[in-house]
Amino acid sequence: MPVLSPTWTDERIELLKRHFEAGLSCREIAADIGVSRNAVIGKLSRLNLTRGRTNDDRKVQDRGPARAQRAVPRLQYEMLATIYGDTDAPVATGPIDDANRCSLLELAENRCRWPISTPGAEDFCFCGNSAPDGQPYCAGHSRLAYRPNARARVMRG
DNA sequence: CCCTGATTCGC
DNA sequence: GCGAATCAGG
Repeated sequence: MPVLSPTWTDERIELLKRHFEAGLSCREIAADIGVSRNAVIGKLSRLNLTRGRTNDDRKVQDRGPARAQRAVPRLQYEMLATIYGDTDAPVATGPIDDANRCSLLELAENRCRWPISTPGAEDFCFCGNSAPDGQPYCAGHSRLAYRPNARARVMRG
């Protein structure tokens, strides 16, 4: 990939579909391919590959001031517990080696168990990278599997 | 307060 | 067509 920035080529779309059918989340797919989550979702929507809601039942899309403020439920408790329970994330962003892919039988405690391809497929395998003790994934995939950094949210008033 | 999915809208 | 922004639900 020299100088050009191939947005969505066949290979990317293939990977997109593959991971999508594999059951991976949009964020996982986005992280794997190297694009933003919205890019993945946008492409999927464009390809009419959306999983659930494909019906345009949406009624309120008026981005005007007529936005009814919803009463925030007590779900806040769960959210607060999540952030309070979290202390530190020693997730070191490491390079993901695709050359160490191994099958399920070759998996070990110190091997990354990141699923590759669709489960059941012939080319289905795992990352197989060196994973820290106690961690199912390697440093690179751990970043994808677990909570990533505090994403900077852009809020425009 | 965070995350994911899907649609809308500007480029 | 692509992607950020936005909306809606969990």
